Amino acid sequence: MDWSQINSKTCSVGRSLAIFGDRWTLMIIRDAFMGSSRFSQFERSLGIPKHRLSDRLNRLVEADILMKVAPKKESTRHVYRLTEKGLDLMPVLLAISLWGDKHASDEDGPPLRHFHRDCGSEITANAICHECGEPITPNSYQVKLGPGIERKLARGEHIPEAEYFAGERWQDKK
Amino acid sequence: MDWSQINSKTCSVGRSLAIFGDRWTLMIIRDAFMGSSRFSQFERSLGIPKHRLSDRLNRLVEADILMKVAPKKESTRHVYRLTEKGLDLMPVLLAISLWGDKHASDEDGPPLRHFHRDCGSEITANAICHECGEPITPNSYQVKLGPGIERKLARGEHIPEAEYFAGERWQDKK
DNA sequence: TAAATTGGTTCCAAAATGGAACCAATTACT
DNA sequence: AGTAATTGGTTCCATTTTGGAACCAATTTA
Repeated sequence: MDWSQINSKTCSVGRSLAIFGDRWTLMIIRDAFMGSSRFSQFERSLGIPKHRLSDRLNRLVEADILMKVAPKKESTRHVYRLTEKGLDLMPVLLAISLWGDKHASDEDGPPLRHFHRDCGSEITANAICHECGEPITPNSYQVKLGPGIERKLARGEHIPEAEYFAGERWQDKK
Repeated sequence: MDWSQINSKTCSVGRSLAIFGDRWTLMIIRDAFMGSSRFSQFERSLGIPKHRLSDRLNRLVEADILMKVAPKKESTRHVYRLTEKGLDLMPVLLAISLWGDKHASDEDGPPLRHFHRDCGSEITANAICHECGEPITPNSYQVKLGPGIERKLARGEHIPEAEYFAGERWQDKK
């Protein structure tokens, strides 16, 4: 059973990581957000081996996270650009970045600061509730079964994740 | 140059991924958030080889993301629990989860639904601005140099990332 | 008291990765 | 126009990481 199978069970984190959970992919996407669009840009900026970059860019295009944009007349080289699906990864990178700023900075402090251009405020935490505006903390964050699990359960499939919601959590077993 | 060096340059994403950017670590952390705390729980829930799990748990303890909690008298087995630093990864997992819900679900739909317990509302997007309550989009998200880069520049160090802010972006070079 | 489970470790094969060399097509320089 | 450099790769091989199975001592269950 290979990696893309193992983690593609009934879990959005697993499915996502099956797409971008390797050593380079998120770095390439980060670079795309920072403005990289050409092969040599990614290569120099990241220090990634060429064939690895080639493979990762192809996979990202295949996954519809990047698209290969044909060149305009002036230049004859194509560029890689983020698709809508790729742009939707911004919150992931923001969350990772904020965690790193807090927990993995050196003595100089966080490399970058993050801002909401529309209102000018600095972003210091994400996971803010859209309804009440308060931070969503591990204690105030709650998951419930969604259709992706409930429908499978209704069909009689065994879903390991569901055990966590069925009172069968191991730590509770006396 | 090995992985932890390559990505630990002046970038919070790189530094973070040097810690949890491999194939299993975030899955283990996700499992910890779902309630796993013992070796065999992680093992069964994830299907990860034992020695890999052993290695990853040790690294996570080393990184102060999990802590090994000595057993209470009744049970003699220790458990692994998330530290504050580990709990701070919740927004990362939430962001990944929401992306996966939207872009990597099967025909049954998202496996889980996410809620803010305090106000009862369902969470469908993170990256909400704490000040104005509006979503932070790629277009309204702005980064500026932080102390972690500025201080290094002031000392004369060469920081590749800084080029993106110095008008030297390759795609702008005619 | 025996059997099963837990929390590992060790060994080996398979897969992913890194490094260097190479290459055709394009672009830049003189 | 001719030459050199750059771009965007591909191929080959050595190294590193991973997966699978077997094994094991200590604990827990039957």
